[in-house]
Amino acid sequence: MLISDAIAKIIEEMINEGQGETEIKRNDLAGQIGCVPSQINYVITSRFTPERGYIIESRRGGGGYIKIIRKQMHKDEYLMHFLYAIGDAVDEREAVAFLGNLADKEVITDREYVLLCSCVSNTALGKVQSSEKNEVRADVLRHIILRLMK
Amino acid sequence: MLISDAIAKIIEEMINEGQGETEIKRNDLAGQIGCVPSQINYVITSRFTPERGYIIESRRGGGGYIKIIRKQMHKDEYLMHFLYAIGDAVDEREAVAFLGNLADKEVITDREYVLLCSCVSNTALGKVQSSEKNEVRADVLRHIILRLMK
DNA sequence: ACAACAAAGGACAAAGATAGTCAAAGTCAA
DNA sequence: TTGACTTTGACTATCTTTGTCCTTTGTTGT
Repeated sequence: MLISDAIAKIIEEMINEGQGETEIKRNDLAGQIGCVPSQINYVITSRFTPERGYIIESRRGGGGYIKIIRKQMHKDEYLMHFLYAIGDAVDEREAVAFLGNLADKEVITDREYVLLCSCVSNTALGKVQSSEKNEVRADVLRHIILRLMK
Repeated sequence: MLISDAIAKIIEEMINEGQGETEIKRNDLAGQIGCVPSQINYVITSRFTPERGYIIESRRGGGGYIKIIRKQMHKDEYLMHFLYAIGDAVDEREAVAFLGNLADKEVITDREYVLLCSCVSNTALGKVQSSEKNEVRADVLRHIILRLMK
């Protein structure tokens, strides 16, 4: 079996034991498993992605950690629908439409709607290279939806 | 637990007991806790920052002290304060601290806090060129604040 | 008053402890 | 063979801990 799959399995078990979230020490885990520390990053970025419903938090330095949180995917069909509907790239008009839909269905409040619209507006993302702007917007929307699924 | 976190917790309790402010003797506190005095400075500069709404005053010499005051401002003052405080670039930690402060002061709800945090997270902005990531984040924060001021 | 000394706190740098990034090299299946 | 995925490791970034030296302020003896 691939080392990466073994690591993923270990992390999954830890998440299960921890009721949907776990905190690891990268170097310790790598030591136990017998791999280089950066392989932990590889496993996380290739398997515990936002697209698959995971949120990652981390800190460096003394007392550093990596926290992996799994969102319950079964919870809200409507959000799942959106999650899958978001493609690689979303322009401002589509993003506003997405968010407007969420507001119409009362998944978000009107206030949240205007705040989030301003987060994904062309002016807010003005400094992002134009070729990447729509991809960044798609990523941001995915993060929003994952958070709403919590 | 990290020593720095323990120190921060102690100081927070002292601030709560003191109705929003407290005065510490650096050497005494360090002695009680069992750390070097300069670690108190480290905790203050890393956790009780202006971005998080604290003001620090101090005096050296005999009878010296460090005073930590938790600012309480009204909504508009806060927003203006933040608008000016946001520089050209803001890293993820600073952004979370900013938003956390808005949540603490009930300028935004807890739910808005987590949603907005996810909008400015490093992973959500993952595709932004890293040299520009913090500038984009600053722009997004400014947009959020301008929205809140309307 | 003044000089010397004592009693704080401040600044900063070095070392330690973690995690992140990125690119080169390896593997394997289509 | 090629292209996607995996494995490694060197280098980088960030956060914490500790210590040394510096500056400011208070006190005391003359």
